[in-house]
Amino acid sequence: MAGSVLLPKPCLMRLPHYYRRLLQAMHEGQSIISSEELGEEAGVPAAQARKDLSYLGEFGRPGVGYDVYELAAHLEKVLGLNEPKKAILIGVGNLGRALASYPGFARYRLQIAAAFDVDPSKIGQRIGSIPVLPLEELETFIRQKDVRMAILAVPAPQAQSIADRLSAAGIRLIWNFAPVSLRVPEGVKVFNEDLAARLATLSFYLVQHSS
Amino acid sequence: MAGSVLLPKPCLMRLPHYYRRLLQAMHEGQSIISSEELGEEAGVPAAQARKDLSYLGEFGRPGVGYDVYELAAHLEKVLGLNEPKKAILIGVGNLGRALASYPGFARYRLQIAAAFDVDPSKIGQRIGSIPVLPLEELETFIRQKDVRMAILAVPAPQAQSIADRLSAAGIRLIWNFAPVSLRVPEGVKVFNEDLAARLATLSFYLVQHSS
DNA sequence: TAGATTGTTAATCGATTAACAATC
DNA sequence: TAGATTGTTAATCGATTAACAATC
Repeated sequence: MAGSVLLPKPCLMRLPHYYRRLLQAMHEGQSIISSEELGEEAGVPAAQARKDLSYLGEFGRPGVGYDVYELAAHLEKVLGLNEPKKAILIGVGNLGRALASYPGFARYRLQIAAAFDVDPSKIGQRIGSIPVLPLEELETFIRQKDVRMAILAVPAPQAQSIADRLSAAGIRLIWNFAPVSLRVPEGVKVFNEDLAARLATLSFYLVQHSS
Repeated sequence: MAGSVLLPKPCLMRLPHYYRRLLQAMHEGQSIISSEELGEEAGVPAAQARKDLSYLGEFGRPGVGYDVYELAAHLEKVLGLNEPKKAILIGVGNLGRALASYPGFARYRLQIAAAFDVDPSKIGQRIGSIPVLPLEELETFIRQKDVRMAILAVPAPQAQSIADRLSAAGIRLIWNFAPVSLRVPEGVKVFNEDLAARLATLSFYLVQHSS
């Protein structure tokens, strides 16, 4: 294992926000930052920010604050933001296309090596520099390029069968945008970005607060 | 207030998954379902599913299970899935376009009344049936159509100033896809769909489990 | 030194889970 | 009746927050 830092999940979710605040501080030429300022960005009290950062080691100086560059560098290391991360994209619909060209991804060194689709009219196209390959080549590609991560943006009915193929071919992490719960074997991690489910919870708040 | 059901947030997040399982049950002609089956879909134990549902009232029959149709109907009501939900979309880039044509939204009765952009070449276009209007007309449109919800899919640097305008014009709920923390006045709720931040946490797991 | 801010402990809060009487 | 499954209580677990000695 690389760096066996074990973090509470809510803490991990906040680290990118602290990091973003650090980038802003750098941009503004600020070299020291307080837990108060970091917490504000993540929407938590200063004590929470300090506790979160304390999981990573001791970086702050009492009475002073945190060194912006030092902390940013450490967060980059812990989150692996500087490591190139190879991934493939499955499903070149509207959402798949949008993800393939999402500018935020390259900044964190996500490299989408190829996209896959069943539609013959899409095969051979390029989205930016990403080639669209036929779904039949999925397994070969994964094995040859040793890809560990897949972004799944196919329609719900196809998602499970593709997830099966991905798992069997050696994918360890599936970022799933299809509105379904996937079953995957031990050792494969699924992260769901379920926009339909999210909409349903938004709906609750909308209806709740209306008249 | 409409239906003042107060729910723990994690519970609310699971309700759409229970609902989805109920739809599947209907599709398969199953008329009774157990907390075990519902929990499985959401990835939680049966006891959790029962506890979640108990916040909504008593729907199950001991020794039998839950009536699929009755429970589905109640979840629809609580989540407001049958209420039409008017929204506007701001930002007609790749992601905005994908959201405008996302098929899962219409199913939960989200109606995107209009999209807005600054780019003159986009104005006057239609995405499906959704017209693209100039950003100048934002406030007028919101007030005239009494829109409460906005989907924000503009580049990060523009997000805060648009959020200010949305809040001032009467928007109560912002579904924010820009990778920034928005500051909004009391009474406006923001839900973040921060793909860049999410990628950073995925990155953590990838690096963690590699070699 | 006086003022500021950290790292950490202990108290609080809230969600999850196990267990079981009540019910079909 | 015997077997199944609910609704709910109580125990457990984990995260958040307050408070403060230690440090600059």
